[in-house]
Amino acid sequence: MTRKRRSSGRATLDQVAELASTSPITVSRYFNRPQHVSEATRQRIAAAVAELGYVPNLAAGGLASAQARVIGLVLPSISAPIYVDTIQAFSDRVSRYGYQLLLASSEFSLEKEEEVVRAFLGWAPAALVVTGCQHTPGTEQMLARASVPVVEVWDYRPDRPYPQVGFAHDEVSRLAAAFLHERGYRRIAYAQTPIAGDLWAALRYEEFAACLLRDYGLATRLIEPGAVHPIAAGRLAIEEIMRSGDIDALFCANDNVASGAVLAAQRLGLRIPQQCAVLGFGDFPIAEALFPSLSSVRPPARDIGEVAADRVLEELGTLNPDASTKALACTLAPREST
Amino acid sequence: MTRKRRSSGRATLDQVAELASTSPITVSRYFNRPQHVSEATRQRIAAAVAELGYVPNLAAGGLASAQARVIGLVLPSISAPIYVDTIQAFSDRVSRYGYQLLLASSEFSLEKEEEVVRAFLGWAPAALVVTGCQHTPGTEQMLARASVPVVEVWDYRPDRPYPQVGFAHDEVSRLAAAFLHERGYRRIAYAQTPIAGDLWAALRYEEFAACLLRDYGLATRLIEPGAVHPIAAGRLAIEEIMRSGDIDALFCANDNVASGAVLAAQRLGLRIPQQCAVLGFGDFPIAEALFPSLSSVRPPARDIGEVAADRVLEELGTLNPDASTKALACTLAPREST
DNA sequence: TTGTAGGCGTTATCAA
DNA sequence: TTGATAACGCCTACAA
Repeated sequence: MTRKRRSSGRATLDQVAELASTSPITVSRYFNRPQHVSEATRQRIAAAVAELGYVPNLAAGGLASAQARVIGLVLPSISAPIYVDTIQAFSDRVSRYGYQLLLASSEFSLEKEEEVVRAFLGWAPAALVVTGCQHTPGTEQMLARASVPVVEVWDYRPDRPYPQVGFAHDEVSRLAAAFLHERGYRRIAYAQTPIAGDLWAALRYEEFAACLLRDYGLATRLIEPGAVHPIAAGRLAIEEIMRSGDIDALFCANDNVASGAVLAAQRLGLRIPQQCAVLGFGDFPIAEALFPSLSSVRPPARDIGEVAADRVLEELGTLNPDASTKALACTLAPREST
Repeated sequence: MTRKRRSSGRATLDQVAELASTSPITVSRYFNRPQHVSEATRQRIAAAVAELGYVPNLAAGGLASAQARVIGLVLPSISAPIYVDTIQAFSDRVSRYGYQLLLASSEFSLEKEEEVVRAFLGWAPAALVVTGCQHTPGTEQMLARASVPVVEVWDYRPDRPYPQVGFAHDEVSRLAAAFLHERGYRRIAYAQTPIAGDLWAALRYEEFAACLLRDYGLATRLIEPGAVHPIAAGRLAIEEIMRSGDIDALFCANDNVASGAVLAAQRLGLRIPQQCAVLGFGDFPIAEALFPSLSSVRPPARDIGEVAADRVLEELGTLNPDASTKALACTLAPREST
């Protein structure tokens, strides 16, 4: 068999067609609209496909149809527990409609996000889902010119050109502030995450402090443990609280920080919540298991994945528009630590 | 401007070439071998690219060159802490050589793995990295016929046709058994993970029990908490141990299970390690923070990612062969829980 | 239900 | 250093 110089060595539609004694286009139909192929032909094709181990070349297919059935999803981190449900829900939903998921992490960096968006656009995806409303000018330009549907997730702001599926992060802070105040805590601190690119955590702090001052007349102490692991940051926060002795509640940037705080408190003999309450953000699986169990603000992670998938499918014409664009809601899961 | 019906609406090489008053092939060179393009031409092209917001279509490029610069990586889970370092290291390394990472999770299911491998092969990747040596016959056939380099990670067995980058899971069990025995524990249990597809955990149990019996004359109690979250499984294991009262050390399928055990012990008043030692597998970030801190067997997660990337790049001719194919080593991180 | 012709956006090849 | 030409593998449009 003489193989052409540039070929990849894989079976092609033509080879399948030849083996099945039919034409390439019929084999193409066999994959895309099997109903339009007669039963007898179908069986011959199926046999040929199996014999050759044929796998359709999606790049060629996408190129020819100017419509690759892939959707890019860019999140700040693919391993952080907080995004796992979103990925799962989104993936489940779009794959049901025949779309594949291209997944990438921006590592909490807007520059890295730009890289990743460029890489994704190179694959001519059917749609692109990015995280949040803050991007580099380069990213903004690419998104604007991409001529594919774009959806922004995990945030909700009024002034954006793209559909948004998320919640208002300042609402989280008001929820947390009201909750802690209502429980009687008055000397409150916020433990920042050491992840420099977590802009939302910074935003949550600002609104948390503003809200406590505006609505309850309370000052907020900011604890910034510097660049260490989030769990270690929680420990450092507890150490600082024990040193100063004037804090009775700690709101943490996320549940990793909060877990570190709870565990360190235990190790160092600070009683939670009697001496200091701890409230987290994210409601990670560990929250419930901790001792004492961790109270946390739970973001609608799974809903974000599902609704974002629906929005995308609507934009692609696969689903009928629902048009109920509104912010999703966070809830508070009170447990032993407050 | 009359746009052809089938075009995707994005800027193309031709448009860039026209705007830069040159030919498409020169623009192609500008991206792939800039040295072969004169400075003046380069500047004109750069301006045109910027003006049009041109992003190269990688699918078309891959099709034309029969070599997409993508590498597929399939892991059992992309969110499990245990694989995070591998992903990171692998991604860093291959992206340095201009390869993109296509990431997917098999969800600990061989069937799902087959799906994912098929999807990846559809993109004509330059190489494929899969997890472990166990695959469905369908997957095996695809891999064999893919005519792209295949590397298997996170396991190490002698009889496979592909390069392997990992460690022997039975070695983990011998390490754990020797460690616990040496510390004087004699009534030992193994807490299974509730993840049905985690075949390695089952393998580790078998060799653990075999080794304890063969080398130390000890029976092993298997605790199987059924289908719940791993952390809850750890709690159930502790409850069973407290009920029976005849176990002095617990080896867990992974650190999630072990964390659940440590936290539950604390809540229920079982002193660790005095009344029962706990040993985990994976050395997740939480291990060090727990109270008492968790002893764990640490797999070479980061090394696996790096070495796998090197193997792949060698197979692709990008890196000179090193040929030092041998198993990587796990180490034991002893902490307070044993 | 099946087939023909042509094109999707890029790169390899060869020539200038 | 630059360019013309012909693939790459598949799908749309149209015809039979």
